[in-house]
Amino acid sequence: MTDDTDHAQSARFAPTARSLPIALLRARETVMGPIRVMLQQSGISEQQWRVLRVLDELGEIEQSAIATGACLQLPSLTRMLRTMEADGLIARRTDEADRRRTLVRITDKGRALILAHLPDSAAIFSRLEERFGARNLKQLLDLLDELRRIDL
Amino acid sequence: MTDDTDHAQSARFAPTARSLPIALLRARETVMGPIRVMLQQSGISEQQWRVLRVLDELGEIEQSAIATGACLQLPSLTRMLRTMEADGLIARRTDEADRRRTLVRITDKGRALILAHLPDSAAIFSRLEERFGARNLKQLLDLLDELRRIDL
DNA sequence: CCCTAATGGTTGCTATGTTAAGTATTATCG
DNA sequence: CGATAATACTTAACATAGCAACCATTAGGG
Repeated sequence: MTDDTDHAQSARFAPTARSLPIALLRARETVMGPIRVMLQQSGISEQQWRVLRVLDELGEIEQSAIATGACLQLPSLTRMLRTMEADGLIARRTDEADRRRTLVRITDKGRALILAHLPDSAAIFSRLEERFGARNLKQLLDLLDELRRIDL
Repeated sequence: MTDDTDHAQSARFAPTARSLPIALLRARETVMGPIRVMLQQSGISEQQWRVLRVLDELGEIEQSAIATGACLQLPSLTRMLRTMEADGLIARRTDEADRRRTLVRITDKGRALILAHLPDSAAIFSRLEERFGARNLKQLLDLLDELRRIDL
């Protein structure tokens, strides 16, 4: 007998709760719950929200930089920016110094959308801080940031 | 002037590196890199991989339980299981006690597939442990597990 | 300079994400 | 017992994910 459970688990993968990719995903599901509720109010997707946040943070940048910052693939971004531009949330222009590049920036309308969610966002954050603990939260963010920089 | 940068960031969102959802996503991208390479060898998707891992861990379970464990939506799962069943990786049967439920289990072929990746998987894990630190890794997993249980 | 390679995006295709509506089965309550 | 609600999926429709192929532009080496 190689196993003491009733379903014959294969020899020796770590339990999924100790699998980093799965653990990251599950934790994220918890955190995203209230944020999804918030975003539904304005009919914007989670991905579009990330794009706006990154643009707000970094200013006018090229698409590759958005892709990196918002964890999106360039093909997805190409399609999303098309609709976001049509919705007036962002603006695009060709970089004249290097005509391969497209520079993207957030518009006032896009900025207004973000700002409209600031109170809700702050409320979610403080509830998280309260229930998870400020110390835990800081520690987690530090670890995640360190992990992100690792070269595998 | 409300800001000291050159691109007029909106008043007061935390930098995206300190946004938990984004930080979780970025960290996950780092970790998934080598795993994606591994999975490409067998032509299986990341999601199918999670399903197999969960089934291997939990035995024969209903689809809702897979959805929860693998962080998938039921509609996605419905479609995925159809192809996975056709590929012989999983098997389904109706629960006779409650005919609404479908019970799913991993097949020998499915089990063989994940076992085939055990060495690679272990190598990735140990490289991660080496570069990120065993202590950091444990601490991170503990924090993530605690976060997952929080009710927001 | 010119040819070739590299870079930045786009397009096409298939799979999955996400919401809403639909179906079959079971549970609940009057 | 019967109407209704709840549960466990399934289907449909559209957006995004992920890979590969392609295009335009720029960089580099002979």
